[in-house]
Amino acid sequence: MYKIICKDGRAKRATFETVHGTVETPVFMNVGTAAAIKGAVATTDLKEIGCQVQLSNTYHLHVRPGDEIVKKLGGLHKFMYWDRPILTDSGGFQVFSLAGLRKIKEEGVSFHSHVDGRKIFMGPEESMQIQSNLASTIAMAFDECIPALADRKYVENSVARTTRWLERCKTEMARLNSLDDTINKSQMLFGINQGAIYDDIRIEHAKRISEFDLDGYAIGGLAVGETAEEMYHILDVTVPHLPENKPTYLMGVGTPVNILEAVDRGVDFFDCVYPSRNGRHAHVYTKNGKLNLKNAKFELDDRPIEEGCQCPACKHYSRAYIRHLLKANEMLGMRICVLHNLYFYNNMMKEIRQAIEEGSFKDYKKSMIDRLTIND
RNA sequence: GUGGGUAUGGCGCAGUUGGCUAGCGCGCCAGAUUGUGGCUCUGGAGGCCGAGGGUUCGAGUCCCUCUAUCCACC
Repeated sequence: MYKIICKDGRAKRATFETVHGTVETPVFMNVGTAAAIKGAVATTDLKEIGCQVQLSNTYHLHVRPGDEIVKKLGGLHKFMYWDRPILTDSGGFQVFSLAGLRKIKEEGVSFHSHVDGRKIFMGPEESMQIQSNLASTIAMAFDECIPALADRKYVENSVARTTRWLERCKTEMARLNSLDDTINKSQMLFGINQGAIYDDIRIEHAKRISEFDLDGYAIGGLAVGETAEEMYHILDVTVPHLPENKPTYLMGVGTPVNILEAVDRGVDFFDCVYPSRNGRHAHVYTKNGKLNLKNAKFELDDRPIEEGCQCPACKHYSRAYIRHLLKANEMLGMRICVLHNLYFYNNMMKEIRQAIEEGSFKDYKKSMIDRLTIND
């Protein structure tokens, strides 16, 4: 159940109830593709970080260890020791990112495993079955993520197929939720809007999928090659055509600035690999811009990553020490950076929620963007 | 002491019958990365080729001397 507490412009402060607890939105979901946040971050760390929802991936868990195995072990929550909400991505993005080894047909997509090369077929039913086995809180519909520069004809056909796939997803999900041996019989389903950067296709598709009465609606296929301005424009025209009484999720986005802009356009849910991937690559976020801790200028820098930051890294470690760990390829270096970045993202979301409640979101957004882009 | 080998950017090496504007890997210095293959990619800095002399139009490549270092034998 999604409940709006208050609005500030188009920015929404809401709660989303699930069988695994209530989510306070706007929220950033931490990406743990293979049932783990890369960078040696444990689920026990995530509570300290302020993480509400963890994201995992259907495709990756299907190829390894196998969703049947996760099911036999009691589902993802028990498997990775996490009792809060989990959202599983459907595998649709892998169809896009593993392009070259794929074949898309009406029934679904066949492509090759990146682990052992074997051929895998995944369609709406397979994706729902896998996600049901994983027993996540929220399952994502199986869609095709279209490159931003795809031509109009291709986009029209693809989006029409994604709609047909959504219908099959909904039917299959209802069937699975009614089975006796299903672990999470209350599994929710989010649909995904597509349409590349064609306003009319986006709007038509948004209206069309809104008729399905799903638990939430995502906007996919953004941040895949178009400019930030184009992305904001698509949000401007699309979000108003999605149900206001359901959460809106912008998939795979983005930078702190992207998130501030999207919240301002009514988006509730986000996920992105940036905090973890950038952390592994020594890029850390601060309110005064991003730092690359591998840079030589930090060799003797005794300060924490960010003064006053309450994350587990900043309480104890200096930039110089972290730089040393990163240069020496010590796992701890990555771990510290990832922890800091996840804290930064989750903390920013917390401040965003406060600002909306206080009716000061516009001011907060402006001051944040001014500072965040100092180094850009 | 004798015989043999080796000396090329921070480290490890390529450099063919002399034609180089001297390359490569790692490292170093930076930059990319948006529903994650701890990956990958893109730039950049850095060498009078151990020292001295000779042959030649031309030497990192050939010759001589020296120095350093390694191996074997005394």
